[in-house]
Amino acid sequence: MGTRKSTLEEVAAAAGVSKMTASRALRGTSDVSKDTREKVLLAAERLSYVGNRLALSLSSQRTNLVAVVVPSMSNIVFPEVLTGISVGLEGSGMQAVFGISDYDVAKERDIIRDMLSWQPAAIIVTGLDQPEDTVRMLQKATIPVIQIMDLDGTPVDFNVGLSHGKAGEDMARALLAAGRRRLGYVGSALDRDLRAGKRKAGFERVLKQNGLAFVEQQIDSAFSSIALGKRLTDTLLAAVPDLDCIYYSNDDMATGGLFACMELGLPVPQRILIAGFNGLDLANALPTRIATSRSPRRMIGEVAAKLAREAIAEPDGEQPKTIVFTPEISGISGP
Amino acid sequence: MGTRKSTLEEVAAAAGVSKMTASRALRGTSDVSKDTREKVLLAAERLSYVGNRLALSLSSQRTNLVAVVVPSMSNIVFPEVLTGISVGLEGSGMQAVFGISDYDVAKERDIIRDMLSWQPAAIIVTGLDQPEDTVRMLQKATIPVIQIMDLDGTPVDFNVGLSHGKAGEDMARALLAAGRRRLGYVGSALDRDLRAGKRKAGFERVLKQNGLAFVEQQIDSAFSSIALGKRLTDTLLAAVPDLDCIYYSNDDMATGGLFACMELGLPVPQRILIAGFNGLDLANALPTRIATSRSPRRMIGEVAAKLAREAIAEPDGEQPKTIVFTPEISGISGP
DNA sequence: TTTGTTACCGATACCGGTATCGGTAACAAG
DNA sequence: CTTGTTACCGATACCGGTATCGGTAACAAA
Repeated sequence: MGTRKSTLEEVAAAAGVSKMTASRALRGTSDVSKDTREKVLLAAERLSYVGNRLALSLSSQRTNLVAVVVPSMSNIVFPEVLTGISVGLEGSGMQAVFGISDYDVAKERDIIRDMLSWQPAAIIVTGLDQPEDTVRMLQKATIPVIQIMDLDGTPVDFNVGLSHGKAGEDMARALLAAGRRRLGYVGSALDRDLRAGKRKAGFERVLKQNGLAFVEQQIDSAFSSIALGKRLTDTLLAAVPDLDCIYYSNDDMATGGLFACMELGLPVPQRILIAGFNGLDLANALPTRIATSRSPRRMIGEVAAKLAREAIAEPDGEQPKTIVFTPEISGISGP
Repeated sequence: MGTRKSTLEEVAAAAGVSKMTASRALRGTSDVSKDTREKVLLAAERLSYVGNRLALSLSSQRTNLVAVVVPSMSNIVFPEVLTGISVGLEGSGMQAVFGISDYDVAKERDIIRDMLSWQPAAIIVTGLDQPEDTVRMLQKATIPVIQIMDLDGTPVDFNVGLSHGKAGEDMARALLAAGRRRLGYVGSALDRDLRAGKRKAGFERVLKQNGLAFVEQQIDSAFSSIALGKRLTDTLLAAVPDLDCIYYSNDDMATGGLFACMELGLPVPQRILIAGFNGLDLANALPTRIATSRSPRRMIGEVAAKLAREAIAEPDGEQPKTIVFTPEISGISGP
């Protein structure tokens, strides 16, 4: 019951066999007599032996790691993706390793480099907008690369997500169909959250096609939050009180907008319609429903993990593919 | 520009020097002539060389990993803790590796074993209620162990968090001081979320001291969510309509409770007071404020990371210590 | 008795880095 | 001309496992 970490060598010595035999006994591979196997297992147990994965992976030239890079942890969306990945990896013996890029491309590159140095068996990254040098690194790694959440761009190999441009377009069409004409926009951190920007751009394309444009907008450089959504909505409505609809960069912001309207006594959605994006549980539990597109983020994580498993299992299997999800719009009553 | 991963050996060959010199040049340690350094750097650049951390760590007998085990990702509280840890580790070159135990002790043991096999420099685990064999593994690892969130128990060495028993007591006292007498309880997954259980127990201790008890309670085995809080509140109020206060296992549940009351037209907090736990951003942005104790979860993560860094930097530094946070209660107007 | 077979186990060479020790060349000092 | 000193670099031995090859003992078959 020493105080130091014990090695296979020590276990072998304690069991009176060679290192190699101890290794075989513990892994249960190839021929080891029942007698010696038990001796080794007992010794390992007594020494609380925990194998050294560094040595294992270096020697066997493979790891059980799946690297995952997400931009943030503060928005519940990404933890949900991670949960999905965790579920998708379950039972495979694979272990997810997470990194947070803070929506920063330089930081993302460093994190990806760092992750790759651990020789993961696959890597899952958020979005398709990595700069060229990051993409080169990913290609050079010669492991399956799965890009998630976004589809608007050129994937390195696998791609699972939804088109945010189209999501914005669809929402715009739905709101116009519901008779809304004086629309405003509230967003945050659009320079960093590129997917939110793509939704806005898609939305504006449809407005333009219909001879319309946002009457007014409020955009802040801080990250999204309920409080920020509330504040910006107050400002927006102070400037243009007669909007009949506001599109938000996401549900957090939209929820803040709803609370602002409730305090102002504006009937939602009769007088003003609040539209967000994500379909958070929160949005669906609100006393007054807001319009939203449900992004299947947990499923995206799960599918990404499954793709990773398959690609790892048969490296020369099928060609990389793209899996398309289409968000479902809810919370808009008929026109 | 080959297709395979390149090794230090190859970089060295390309630069016309030995492996050892290439290693020195890349790390910038000890003496290498400016000339050769540049040759090596160039070769590494051209080959997109990414070091192999497995080899590095095996050879140098240390890693830059900090293992982190949390019970869940579905509750925003833990992502926030992880964000704190990420921030606390920033600039140290350390890399956090997360595992999710799903509130399952057996799974937690397996995950901890798995994490330890990567030879992390420190490990951060949630709670103090690990079974004996898990604790033995942690001790045997001979690395700093930091247990977070909870204080009610015996730590392995470092401990950062708050007393959930006391948090429950404090909330009970505050609510009684505010004149509430007919109290109900709504909770979920108490058999797994032990900290929620400790809060409830603390709350009940104070009730008992004042000759009171929960008039009625609703407990579900599912995990907390706004929707569940809403449903259980409806059930609870159907059974006992004249409660003047409900204590919830956390803010998600309490938010659901608030929405239920809003739909029933019960004035909050005049007619009925809603009390949760965590002090989520959501809770503070709600149109009607609920009572809550703010848990400094992000700070807990940050402090835990700092402790880990210190303990790694000087392994024989100070003795393990306990850092106590006291949640602040908000949202209760005077009696 | 010789020859195969089978079951089990050990020696050795890696995996891709780093630590350590020592060697060589150039130049200054004695 | 010898001796030190300094700057730079390479050989070698690990780190803790696994793959691979081969060896030994026991027993059956020829």
